[in-house]
Amino acid sequence: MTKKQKKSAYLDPLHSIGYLSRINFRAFNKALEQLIAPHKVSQGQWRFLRVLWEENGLTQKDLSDRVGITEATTVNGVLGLEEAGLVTRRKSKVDARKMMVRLTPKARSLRNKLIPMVVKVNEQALKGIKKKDIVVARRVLTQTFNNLTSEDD
Amino acid sequence: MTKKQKKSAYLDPLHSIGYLSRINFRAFNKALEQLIAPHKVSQGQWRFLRVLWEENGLTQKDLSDRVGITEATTVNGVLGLEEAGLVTRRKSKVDARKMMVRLTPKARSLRNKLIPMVVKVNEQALKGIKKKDIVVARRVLTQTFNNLTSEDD
DNA sequence: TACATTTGCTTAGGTTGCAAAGTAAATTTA
DNA sequence: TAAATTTACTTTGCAACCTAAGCAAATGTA
Repeated sequence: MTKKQKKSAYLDPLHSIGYLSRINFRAFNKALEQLIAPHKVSQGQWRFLRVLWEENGLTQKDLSDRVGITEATTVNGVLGLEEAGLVTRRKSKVDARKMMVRLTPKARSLRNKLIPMVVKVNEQALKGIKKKDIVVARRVLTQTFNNLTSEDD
Repeated sequence: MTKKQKKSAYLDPLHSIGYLSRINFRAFNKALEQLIAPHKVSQGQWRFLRVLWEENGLTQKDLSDRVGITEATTVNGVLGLEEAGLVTRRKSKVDARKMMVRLTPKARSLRNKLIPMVVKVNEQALKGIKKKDIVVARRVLTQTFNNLTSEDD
């Protein structure tokens, strides 16, 4: 293990927020996927459901914004949910460009089963970490995201 | 916007470390991609180069471990690097199962051009954040990763 | 030496993501 | 009202992941 450039260690790519975000993202995904797999819901689908549980009847644009992905990706995901019988897609009568995505009863009934699992993943991830530090970490991650996205230089 | 369950806000999926990791991972990727694109290097390739610059001549297994991906993914990535003339792949003479990956002079010469760009992305991301908080965030992310991966329940 | 296991690489197939370009409906502008 | 623009969705093609299953070389065991 070579260990040069000790000075700016907090910029070290191998321990950067970027690297840590990537491996954490995968770890969270995997943990969640394993928990919810018995319900035939993928982690990708879960992300849409989570948002729709908060507010049912969104356009694909709104869904995209809230999940944090592009509309192109949303199309695929929502089509999958439709196939699985978890959402319906219908053109808005008010604005024919809009595609309204609504939960089916089946999806609504999944809520109380799936939410606790997400909570569980979070609890496992955060075990032994001080709440104060978690708050700091969340603030830092929010800030880095904003720094990289809003102020496009 | 509904706002129930205020109590366990630090478990709120929409502001969880998992969610923040995901959007940060993409933001870092995108920022880096844009900077290094002129050099015909993708962010995926950059991850291998970064490790090889630290230690040249690794097996695909070692590369996978250090980059944090599976060997299956590494095969693809390294084949791409070979096509781009950035690495060579040769069977180890000591152990014929091993595929040694080595940088070409071309890749070695890229180092001094690319590293500063990564540093730049990090600097942009961390702008205005206290070093102390960054240290906390890195520790939290390392811990959540360990919590989710090592202690498989 | 023969058989079983481990290790490292590869292939095949699927998921989640993106950008770019295209379509159709709504809105703005002239 | 006609033309230009914007908005929302879609399609296409690609990148970067993964898991599962398989192969071949090395190693361990009897």
